[in-house]
Amino acid sequence: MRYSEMFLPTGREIPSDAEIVSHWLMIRAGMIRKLTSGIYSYLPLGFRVIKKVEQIVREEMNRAGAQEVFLPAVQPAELWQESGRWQQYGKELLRFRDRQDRECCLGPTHEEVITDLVRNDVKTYRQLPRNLYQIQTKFRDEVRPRFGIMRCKEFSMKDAYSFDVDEKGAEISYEKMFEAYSRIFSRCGLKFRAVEADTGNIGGSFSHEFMVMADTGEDALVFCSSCDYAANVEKAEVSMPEKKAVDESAFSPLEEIHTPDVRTIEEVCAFLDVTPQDVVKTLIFLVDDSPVAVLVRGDEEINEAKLRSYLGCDSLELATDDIIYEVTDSPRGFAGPINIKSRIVADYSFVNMTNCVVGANKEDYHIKNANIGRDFKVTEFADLGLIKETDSCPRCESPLRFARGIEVGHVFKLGTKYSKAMKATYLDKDGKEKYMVMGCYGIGIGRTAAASIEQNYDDNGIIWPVSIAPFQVMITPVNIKDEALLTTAEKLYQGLMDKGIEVILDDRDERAGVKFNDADLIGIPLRITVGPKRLAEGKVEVKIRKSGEVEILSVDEAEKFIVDWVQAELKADS
RNA sequence: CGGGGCGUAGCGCAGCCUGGCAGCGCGCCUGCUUUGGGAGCAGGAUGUCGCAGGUUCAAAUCCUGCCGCCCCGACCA
Repeated sequence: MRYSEMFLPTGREIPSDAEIVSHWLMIRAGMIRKLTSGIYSYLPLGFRVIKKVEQIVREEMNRAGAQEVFLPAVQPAELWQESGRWQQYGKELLRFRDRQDRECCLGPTHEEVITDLVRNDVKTYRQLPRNLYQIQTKFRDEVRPRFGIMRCKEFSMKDAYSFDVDEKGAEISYEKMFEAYSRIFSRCGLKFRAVEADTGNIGGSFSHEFMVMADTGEDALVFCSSCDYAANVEKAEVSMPEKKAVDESAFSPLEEIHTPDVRTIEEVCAFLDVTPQDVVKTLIFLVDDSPVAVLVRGDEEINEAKLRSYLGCDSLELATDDIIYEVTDSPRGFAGPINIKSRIVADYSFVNMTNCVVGANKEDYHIKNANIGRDFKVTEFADLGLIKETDSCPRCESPLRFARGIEVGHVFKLGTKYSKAMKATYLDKDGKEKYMVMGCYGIGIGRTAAASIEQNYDDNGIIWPVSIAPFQVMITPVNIKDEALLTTAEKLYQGLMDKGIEVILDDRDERAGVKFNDADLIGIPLRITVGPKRLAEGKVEVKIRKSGEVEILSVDEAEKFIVDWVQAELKADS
């Protein structure tokens, strides 16, 4: 490719709304442009990177035995009603009607479509297992898109779906995908870790997220310092604290206190001169249409993902004021466990609390010295909070470490969630009808590219790993009006292309400094500088972007050096 | 959805408070010089001042409504 012919608008200045490095560099490097909030165009340079990532994904999926398909982006409501997600998915699912007034949606993920496809054409255990994947545009109507293509509404995703005869088979499919994902992200030159994760909207029993380590990541991760436990903090288990023996003689008498207009934990603490650790926070949730009171120590937060999975519910939201009134006979701010008219679930943080402050279920009143057993009963204790620095590893009790990461891939064991809802069955050897056991596996293509930038850049710009670089080499004749330089550059250009190297020739009539800066900015791994001083000795310079090392070589040596270097780099990551 | 900010040339911004010629830097075009880390000089082009309405002799500027974008939170994978 000749730079002079390429649509590659690089820039010195960038829109001030770019918050993270990858976003600002992708804009400056002429890779992407925003059309509207959360929706981006890829320019030629950006699209070359996307295609590189896709190609690695294809090769590894195919190697793992998956087959590529291409499913529709527009999907009928009926399928989503069948799985139950038409109701459940919420506003993130972009819905619309076609001219026949039929309800449709733009696919945010494709479990319904693939399950429909497979149930119609797979009838016997002889046709299983199968793993089908596609690379396709997904649409999720994000509440707040941000960070460029990192969290956007329209994005390209690789999604794969496995169908097995039983759990054992599904486990093997899952492991194959886990292995393939590890290879994919290694080949993309990323430092990553797989962590246990919540299954969220997709559902299923178990999942791992592949996290690219980066301080700008949206996810908080926790790792054990000695065993290999690693989890998203949303999922990370907190061990049940040891229950201390209850000494009823230490219970102080109940005390009802007039606390006018004192509602929040901070207000209660200030008013009663206690710490948040002394106060019980009572949150009323509406869980599949019935209220549930959740107790947590005042300094802790409820992790809704954990609560959702503990309760095994379809819908979960904080209760409205009417519901709170029904359950507590009082307005918001005075709920407590004593005589509350709902099911009670308590977080582990509550286990050893004594003489605590609770709402009185009476407007403008709180109660001091409330004690479990004497004043109210709690039968359900669960892990509903967020893991903290002071907690220890749930597997081995060792100290924990925290880090941030970018979720680039997610693998799920779905079980029979979709096959049951949508009746995807097969006949086994004994002629018995059984549900297929499914798994699903996603990779954010654009996000993977952006994550690579978050890990590989310097003050001058992007530093692509060779495997996903838009070009492997850039040739920079320092002055194209000097015929000898241009001739040599052209010769190298042809020679390298003949050897299968991806080359961009900077044949623009620009000063050397401009060309060097653009080469660094767009992050091409190798740059050949063709300049008058070296050429007088028959030599050119090859500069390695990531290390800054320079080799002075003849044209033939340079070609060989480059071919070898590129091969070695590609091998190193695979 | 709540809170905050912004919207003026392709990009980054000033001007708005206190109404009165539409500005600056970068980029772009032409010419000359220059040519190994974002060149210099000279000349030039480019605006629905987000949209609509109102106040006024006069609105980028004041008022009202709407739209868009960004940040924080809520929500959501």
